[in-house]
Amino acid sequence: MIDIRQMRYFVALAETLHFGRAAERLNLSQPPLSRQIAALERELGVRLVERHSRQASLAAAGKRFLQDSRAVLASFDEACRNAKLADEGELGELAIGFMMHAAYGALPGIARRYMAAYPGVRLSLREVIPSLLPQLIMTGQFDAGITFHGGGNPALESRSIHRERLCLVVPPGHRLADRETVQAADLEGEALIATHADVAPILRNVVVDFCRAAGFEPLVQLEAQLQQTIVRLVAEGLGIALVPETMRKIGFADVVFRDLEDAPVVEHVIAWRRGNLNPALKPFLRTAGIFVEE
Amino acid sequence: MIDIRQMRYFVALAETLHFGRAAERLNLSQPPLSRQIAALERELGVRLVERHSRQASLAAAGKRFLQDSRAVLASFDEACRNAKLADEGELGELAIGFMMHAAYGALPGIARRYMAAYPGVRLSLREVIPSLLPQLIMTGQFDAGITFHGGGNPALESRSIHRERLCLVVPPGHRLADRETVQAADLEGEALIATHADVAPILRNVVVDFCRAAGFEPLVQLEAQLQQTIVRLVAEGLGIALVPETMRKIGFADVVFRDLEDAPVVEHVIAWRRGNLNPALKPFLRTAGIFVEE
DNA sequence: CGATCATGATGCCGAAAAGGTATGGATCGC
DNA sequence: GCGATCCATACCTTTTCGGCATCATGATCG
Repeated sequence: MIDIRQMRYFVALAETLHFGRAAERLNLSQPPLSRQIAALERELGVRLVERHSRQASLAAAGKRFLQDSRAVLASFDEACRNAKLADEGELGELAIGFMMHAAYGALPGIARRYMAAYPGVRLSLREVIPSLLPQLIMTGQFDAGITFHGGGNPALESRSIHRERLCLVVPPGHRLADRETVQAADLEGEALIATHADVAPILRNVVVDFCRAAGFEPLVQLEAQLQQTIVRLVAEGLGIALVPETMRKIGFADVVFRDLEDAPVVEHVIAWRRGNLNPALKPFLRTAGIFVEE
Repeated sequence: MIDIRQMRYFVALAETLHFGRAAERLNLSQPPLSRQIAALERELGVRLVERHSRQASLAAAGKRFLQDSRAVLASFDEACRNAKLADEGELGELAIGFMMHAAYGALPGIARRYMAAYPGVRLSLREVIPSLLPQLIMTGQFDAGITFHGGGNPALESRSIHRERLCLVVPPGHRLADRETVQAADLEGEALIATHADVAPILRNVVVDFCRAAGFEPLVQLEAQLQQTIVRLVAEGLGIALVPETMRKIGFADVVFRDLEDAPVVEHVIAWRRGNLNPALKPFLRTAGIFVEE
């Protein structure tokens, strides 16, 4: 069977047109080279080299084979290098899922730095609903995800990368709209608009717990998936809400944001499946400031 | 050293994810396959396959290496096939030189048929002055050429592919313009415009010999390289000329073409260097209806 | 024109590598 | 816990490869 070594021998020969010198370049003595070239020609069924007494020359088939061989050898060597690079996380694909809030938090910086440091990795970023993330990471659709503090799945490892306070959002003219700061107790009796528990349970629970700690059960009559929707509904006068401070940056009209005393805090975490074998994951975590040793 | 065989083994393994079945597909027993894969991984310095008790799976580096290996193997096999094809004249390059007259003769048909039959050969066609062709064929710049009957070079082989009569071209109103046919003797005393002997000696000689056979020496006062130029000068009234009949097809204004009795004939030949090793040459000659056995 | 040199091919031997058979060790399912 | 499955390892045989010595051939030079 023809062999990559014979190709290398042939290229050396074609470039020197001299069996002795080619053999020398290959750290080989001349007879094995002669034999390998002869074997190559026999196996191809084609004469590649014309032997003259003074020097060799390439037949037409040899010229063609030289071209092709150079290309094959280059891609062969590159394949070997690429395997190493892929193993080191320098080459490959990395799928990251993130909840919308992350786009206002740590995600952009991490993604920018990672892409600059690992240009060989095709980074795929996809926004998903927070509650879906753990499952998608477990099934391998994402190598990692940015969501609110992990879903308690033991196979998922997670590290905090960002902390965010909640703030109050009310329509203009609301009785709390002019207060410098608001306490939990001030919310009693107000109609709250909150995230649906199926979408972002953490966020929902933080709000509920905040109220309970002040001694009352919150009145949630209206639920929405997206924080933007919640703010919009507040603007329409359908209630008030506690939302992450990132909402403040977006610049909504017809609402007023107010700080909360001892405001509840939600954490953004990067979560990944323990035992994920994608070599590109660890460098990504490092870029996010997370150093796992194991 | 890593080897194309190990790549084939790896691809088989990656496609079955089972050492036993992969070995079977390779007509091999399982232990050598295990060893070769292990050797491959050791030489690459990378783990490609994760061995689990029930089945194997590919590591990230393995996935990448599988992709790359498929591409390498395909180009490797193609290189081997191409060598054979190049040797058979199905693949390569063929440089043909031709004089302008050939473009009105056999060349278009031959080129068309050849390109259709040998799409893998890059056919390069270049017009050159007839007198230069033999030299350019000898030095290898052309594999073959179409010119007037060969320059007498013993290393050049040539075969006729086309015969062409000369005809008379005169300005309208010339004393010979109305004659049904013209004889050589009628040309005596006329100012002839002829090809320069350095450009197309054969053509020039045919004209001169035609006159000498009729017993007079032609009066050549004006010489031009191209037949088109000659016809144009005839139209301008500067003389008359004998030109190949192809000129008739072009449709010049202000000239009249007349048949000659016992018209001189020039031959178009394909010429090539005996011993030209381009495998694409013989099929080209066959396409031109020339069968060399040697 | 013959001796010499250069170059590639061939014969032979030892070393390295590859494949085959038998077997071991780990894991999974019953 | 036992058999079955699957890959790794050990050991042997066969094949292949490379090195050395030598040969054949054609070019070069005195």
